[in-house]
Amino acid sequence: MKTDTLTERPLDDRESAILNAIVYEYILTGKAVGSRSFVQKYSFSLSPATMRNIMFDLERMDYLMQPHTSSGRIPTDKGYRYYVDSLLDNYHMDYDQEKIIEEKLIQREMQLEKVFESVTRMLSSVSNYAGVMLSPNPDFTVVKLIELIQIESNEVLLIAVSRTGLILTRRVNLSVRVTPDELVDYSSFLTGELCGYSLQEIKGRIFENLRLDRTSNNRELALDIAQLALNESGDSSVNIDGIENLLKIPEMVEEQRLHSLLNIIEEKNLLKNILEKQIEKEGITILIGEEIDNEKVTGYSLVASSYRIGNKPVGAVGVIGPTRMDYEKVVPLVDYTGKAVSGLLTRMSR
Amino acid sequence: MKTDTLTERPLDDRESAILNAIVYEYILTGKAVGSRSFVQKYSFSLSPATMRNIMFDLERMDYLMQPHTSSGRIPTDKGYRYYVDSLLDNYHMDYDQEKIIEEKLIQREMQLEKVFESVTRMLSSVSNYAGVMLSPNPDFTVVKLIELIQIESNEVLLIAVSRTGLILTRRVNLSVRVTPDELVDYSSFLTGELCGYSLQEIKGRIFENLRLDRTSNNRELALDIAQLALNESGDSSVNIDGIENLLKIPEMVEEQRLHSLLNIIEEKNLLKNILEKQIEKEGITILIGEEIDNEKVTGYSLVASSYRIGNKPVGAVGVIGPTRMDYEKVVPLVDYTGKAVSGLLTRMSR
DNA sequence: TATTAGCACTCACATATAACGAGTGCTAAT
DNA sequence: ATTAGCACTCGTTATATGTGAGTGCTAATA
Repeated sequence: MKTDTLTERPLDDRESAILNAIVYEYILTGKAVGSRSFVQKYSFSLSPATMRNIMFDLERMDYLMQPHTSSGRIPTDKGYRYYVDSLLDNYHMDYDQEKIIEEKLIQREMQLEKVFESVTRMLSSVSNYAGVMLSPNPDFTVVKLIELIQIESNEVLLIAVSRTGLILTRRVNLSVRVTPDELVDYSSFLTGELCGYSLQEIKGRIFENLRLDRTSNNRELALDIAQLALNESGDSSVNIDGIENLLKIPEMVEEQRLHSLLNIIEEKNLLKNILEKQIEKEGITILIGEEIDNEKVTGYSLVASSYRIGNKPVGAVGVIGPTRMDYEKVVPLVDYTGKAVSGLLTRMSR
Repeated sequence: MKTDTLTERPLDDRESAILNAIVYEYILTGKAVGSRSFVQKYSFSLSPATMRNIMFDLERMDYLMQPHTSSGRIPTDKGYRYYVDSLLDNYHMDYDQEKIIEEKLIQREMQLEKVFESVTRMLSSVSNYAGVMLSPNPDFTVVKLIELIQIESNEVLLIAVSRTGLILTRRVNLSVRVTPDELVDYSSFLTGELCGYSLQEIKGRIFENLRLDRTSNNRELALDIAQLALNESGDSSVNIDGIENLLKIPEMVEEQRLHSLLNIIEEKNLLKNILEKQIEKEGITILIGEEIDNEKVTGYSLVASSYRIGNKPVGAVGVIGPTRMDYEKVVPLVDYTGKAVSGLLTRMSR
């Protein structure tokens, strides 16, 4: 017997290979992996007994666990993590898949609102799990035009059109009266000053520059209105598609996981928060099981990628599935999708 | 033994009372109702044997069924239907419940968008099933103001503000150029002509009257734009809340029903179509099991009521639960909610 | 004629038992 | 360090067995 205890140590080559093979096997079959059959199937030149010793070590180091005494091993979150990290640079996108994605995305390029739907639908149908997409945070959209309209004696509607064609409307209550002429003036003033900036930048700029600027003479009210309207941070929305895929996975139809699933669907904010954290990160993020740091979600993994408009990361796409997910297939899918969406939206915002 | 066959005949008083009691008991307990215990519990002065004969008759007439030979009876859809119709005028809303509804609704009266959320949330929390609400069909909203804005050399944005404060925006592509001055003129022209009419009326009126009217001289383009923008019928949306309640019901956690549930959640159009049919109907509608005429939904009932703005029915609220639903409680809840929402929206649209 | 008692029968459900098989941990030999 | 061997574990499957609440049917009863 090995003398190592629970102390952390790097795995040696053989352990590493075996761990990865076990995770692979488990993802493939969904059954706990036992020493005897495993050694045979993968033609290790090892006896089952040795395999057991190694498995025992891996269990002690928390890469594997046993559902019950005397059953085979299944990966822990940490085991999946190790597997996923090992594969990291070896993911391969096959050409067929790439073509399918391209086809499903291109067709309705023109309508921004439809893009979200078709992306999630594509992700779910290709992955056979659930596809998710976080729409661009309006904070990052670049303003092209601002217009004020009086809709009530004491209420003004601010309309902001973004380069991507997104339209934001916000109602603002006023305490003073304004004339239509003034509103027309304000509108062109605001458009002139704010055009080309993102909402995020505007929120800063309005305060810091314009208030001081003498050219904005007598337009304090315009600034007040814009500030009131734009300050409440716009909300990006989350799309999900393909939940029925998750129900098809037998291990998912089970008390706790079912509730997790419902929580994901009903409380969109939950998913939104998780995805928003991904926006900032470069490249692909994989969250496995408990790594999705939310007590309402158990037993799921998320593979996500941010996407950009120009150089600015503004949203995220991803796939949600069981921890026992086919990462090897899903990771390149999400990666490629992120890039495709970036391209799509960047083109649209010209 | 009775000599009646499957021929339809009205139930006599005793049969009627017994059928209703059986349904009541089944809704209460969820267990198949057997003759012996049932006779005891409800103190019928009947022997179990007689009860069995009656049950047999009721089964032949398709009001009851047996899950398996030699088990008690459970209601068929037709049985529930009979029960629900029998109760029809005896529903009673208790005062406490009324107060709870009032409280949960009043608080955020001011923001239209939030109303939908809080209504569905209230419905689900009071009923312990899922609450649904179909937002008012934009076709029925009354226009207060129309404004055109140029957002691209060949693209105009039409903004319609409704009395309820709903804001509709539509992009329209143009083949000809318009000047800003013309747009201003068009805007006030359209507002003047269309203000006070519903979109539905406008769709007719634009064609029939204005085109002929000489006063609309030179404003054909304005009409073209409005027509293009408003013609594509706006889509009302569906809100659901409280699906987790349905998962708490043990009989719901089962292959087929789970899939039905997922279909309801993911394919919002499905629910939308069902609810849209309710708008026209006066008062409460109850759809039981197969009466929800959609092959993707099995084992659910819907209790729905339309609501109005002024005198015009524009949307619907409802509760979705198992066929074995506590109709006695849910029906008055939905009924009252429909009226409360009508009042709320009517007040808002003044 | 409608009701009831009686009885044989059904069937879901619970419980016990046994055999099976894939797996384990541990020990001792290699 | 590896392996063979062995006793043991435990989920799974199959079988039998009893129980209880239920039924349908028949014949007697009011």
